[in-house]
Amino acid sequence: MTPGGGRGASVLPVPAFGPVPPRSLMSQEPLPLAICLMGPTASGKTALALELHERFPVEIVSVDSSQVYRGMDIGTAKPTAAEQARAPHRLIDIRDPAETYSAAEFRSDALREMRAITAAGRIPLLVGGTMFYFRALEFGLSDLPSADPAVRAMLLEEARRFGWPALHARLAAVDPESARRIDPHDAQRIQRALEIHAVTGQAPSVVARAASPKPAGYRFFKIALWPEDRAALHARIAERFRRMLEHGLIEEVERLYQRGDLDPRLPALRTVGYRQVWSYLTNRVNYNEMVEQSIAATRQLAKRQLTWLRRYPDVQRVDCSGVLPLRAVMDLVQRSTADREVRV
RNA sequence: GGAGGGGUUCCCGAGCGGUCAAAGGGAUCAGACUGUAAAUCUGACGGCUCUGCCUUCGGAGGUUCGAAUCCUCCCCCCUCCA
Repeated sequence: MTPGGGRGASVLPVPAFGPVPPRSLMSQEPLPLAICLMGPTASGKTALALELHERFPVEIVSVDSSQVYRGMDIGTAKPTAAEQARAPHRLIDIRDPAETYSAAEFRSDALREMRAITAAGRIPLLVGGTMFYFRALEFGLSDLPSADPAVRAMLLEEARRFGWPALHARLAAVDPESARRIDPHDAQRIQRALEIHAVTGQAPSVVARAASPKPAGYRFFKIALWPEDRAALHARIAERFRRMLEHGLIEEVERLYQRGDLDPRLPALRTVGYRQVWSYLTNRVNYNEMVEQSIAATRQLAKRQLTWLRRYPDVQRVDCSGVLPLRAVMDLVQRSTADREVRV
């Protein structure tokens, strides 16, 4: 095991994607199975999940940081009411757009749902594109303090007056290790690190190391819809966004806008599509710019998701460039359940 | 027909004799990622046999030691006057 310190060393006490800890050390019981259906936006995850739900004893848990918000349906490509009636999706519509959600909350929510599903004798099918949530779920998070709105507001004010590089310098004074890792322009991470310091009085890197993540207690079988043909994915993204507009995306965002209590800086409204339509509604961009920027933002999102996926361990890739790869995915799911009783 | 303005690397757009493969932005590609993650940030971005060479700034000539930058003609585009 390499001790931290090299360039790009992970903050995690263990390599982020290190080998899974000795599977249930002494336990005789094999870990229960959970199937992950991962993939970039517009790769066909939802359609596939619905099919799988009809063919296997699986129950769907959404792994999507945007679909948690109520009233944000069209733009997040949330399964429709009809689709949800066909196959219930857990962890959808659990927050108001004025609220926040987090990877840690997701992890505990997801584990709760998964245990309920397992207890009912079925298999959790985790479907989504929020790779950070998948990682938090499978590999855990350190026991760090949760977000503190008051502290964040203070830091924001400080940044407004002195600039983020100044806060980065302050971070360097209390925790050189974190400062080295975090870019002086990465406002979000500087804020978070200083928040941890403010709340705990300790260096973030130290706190993170002291409190190691706990295993999820599941055996994850991971399938990724992988667009071998990038151009085809891009075409699909553009087409899907145009369809969202036809289905009333602008009206949907307008309803959020009309509430009057929402701010474009809220996590919910920084979502791809919503952010751009909001700019359009407030006359910051014209219609064509809004469309072009939304589609580009979606492509960039897909690209980041693929970056996660490429280094995510033990993922089975299934090409999703053409028609829905139902057969291939079914075979994999079949295999994952067949392996169920096999002791390694 | 007359008077102006303009054509720059995928796009927008600066440059206006050398320090220019050409600012800046966008797009794209690659990467990072511990409670905002559909977020935030970083790098690359004409080609190559890569401490140098080759091709590029509408086209063709010309001036100059040297041109994206100056001159001539030509081809497009825009505005205004007819």
